[in-house]
Amino acid sequence: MRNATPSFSTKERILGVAETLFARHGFAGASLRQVTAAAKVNLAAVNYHFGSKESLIEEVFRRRLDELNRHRLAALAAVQACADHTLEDVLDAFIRPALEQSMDSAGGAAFVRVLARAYAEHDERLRKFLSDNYGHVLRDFAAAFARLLPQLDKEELYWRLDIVAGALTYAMADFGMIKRKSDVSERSHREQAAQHLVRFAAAGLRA
Amino acid sequence: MRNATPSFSTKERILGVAETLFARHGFAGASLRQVTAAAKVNLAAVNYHFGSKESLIEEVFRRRLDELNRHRLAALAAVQACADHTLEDVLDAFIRPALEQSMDSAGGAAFVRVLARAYAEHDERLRKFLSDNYGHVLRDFAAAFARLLPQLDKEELYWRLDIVAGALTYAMADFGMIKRKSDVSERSHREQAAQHLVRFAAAGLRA
DNA sequence: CTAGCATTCAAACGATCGTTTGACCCCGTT
DNA sequence: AACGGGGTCAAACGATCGTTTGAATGCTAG
Repeated sequence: MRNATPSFSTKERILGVAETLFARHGFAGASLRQVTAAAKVNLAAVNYHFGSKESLIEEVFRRRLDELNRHRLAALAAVQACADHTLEDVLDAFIRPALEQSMDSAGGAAFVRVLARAYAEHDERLRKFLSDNYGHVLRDFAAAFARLLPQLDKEELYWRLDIVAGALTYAMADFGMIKRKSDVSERSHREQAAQHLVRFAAAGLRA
Repeated sequence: MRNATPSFSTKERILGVAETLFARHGFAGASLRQVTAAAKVNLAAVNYHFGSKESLIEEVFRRRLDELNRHRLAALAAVQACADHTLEDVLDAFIRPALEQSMDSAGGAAFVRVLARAYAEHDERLRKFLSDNYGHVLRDFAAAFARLLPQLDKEELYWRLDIVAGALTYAMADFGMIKRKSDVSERSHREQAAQHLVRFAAAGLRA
């Protein structure tokens, strides 16, 4: 059965390393040989535990997205429990879980980059997988935004949410030109990014 | 010398097809064999005309970035010639050239996606290349924004411009969930995207 | 102790990768 | 007519890709 000391089992080590290398070199650019070498496991272990590279990619997403979705929906519910919640509250419920997950575990920061790559890959297979496991969360948030922005018609709202999602994805993945100064921790760098993002997006949505 | 009827020379056909396939499958995901097959040229033609795959990638960027940079700087100069130009004018000078280039030629739409991929690829070599050929344009625009937003300190401004760049990149590359309806042309779809983007970004920058 | 199962391992599979080679073709110049 | 060079071509190079195989290993239940 399970290893007696599964502090980091073969499967988990593969997932962690794959997450990092997919973030750095892309799905096509990172080979299974690179992954298994870095994880110090046998090459065949990937196909044994996951079946194929494609399935490994999906597992990398599933592992974190399930948790992220739960946190986002919980944060949204907490915000909506308060009758006079603001636009900033809902934005924060969407952004903060991604922010925190990007900092908790070792590979968290890598995952937001993997997520951003998934958008760049126009691969239909991957997009359908993400839509299936992610779509209902976006719909719930869209409904919450719609209630707070009744002056916007549906199409206008969708356009703006699309822009917000893009800015968020981009900012969280550190794609931009802003280099983190060496004297601020990665934690406070991301904290600042989230705050700026919430303010910016709130103003844009209300425009 | 040159072909007598170089309507589309071998070199140009490779560049065009490479742009499309790099946008669709990424730099690592699109092989030279796919490119040369689609362009109906011999496999060896890439290494003959460009030297390597890496150099082909750079040429794909250079061909369009030179033009895009010229148009953006010209638009910025035209805007700044008017003494009472607005934030929206500067944003438009940045966004519209990208919008128009994405519609003029056959491969224009593909290029903005290639550009977005370049951000996802954290490849240091590619980022340096882009920074060398692109950095001064961003600096000029940043200065123009700074004059229009004197209440923002330098750091705050950079954060917001970073967010704007992300939203723009993402929106122009059609990464988002908004599907273009079949009854609106790609042209008017992008036109709408640009308008929404300018309004949203202006509000966010002024917040 | 041993039978049985889950896991790991080295090795090899065929396919495909980027690149190189050398013959060949075309065409303007001597 | 002979030449020369830019361009194209099929073929092959070694490397690396994802995947498969079959034997070795370690652990657990009987």
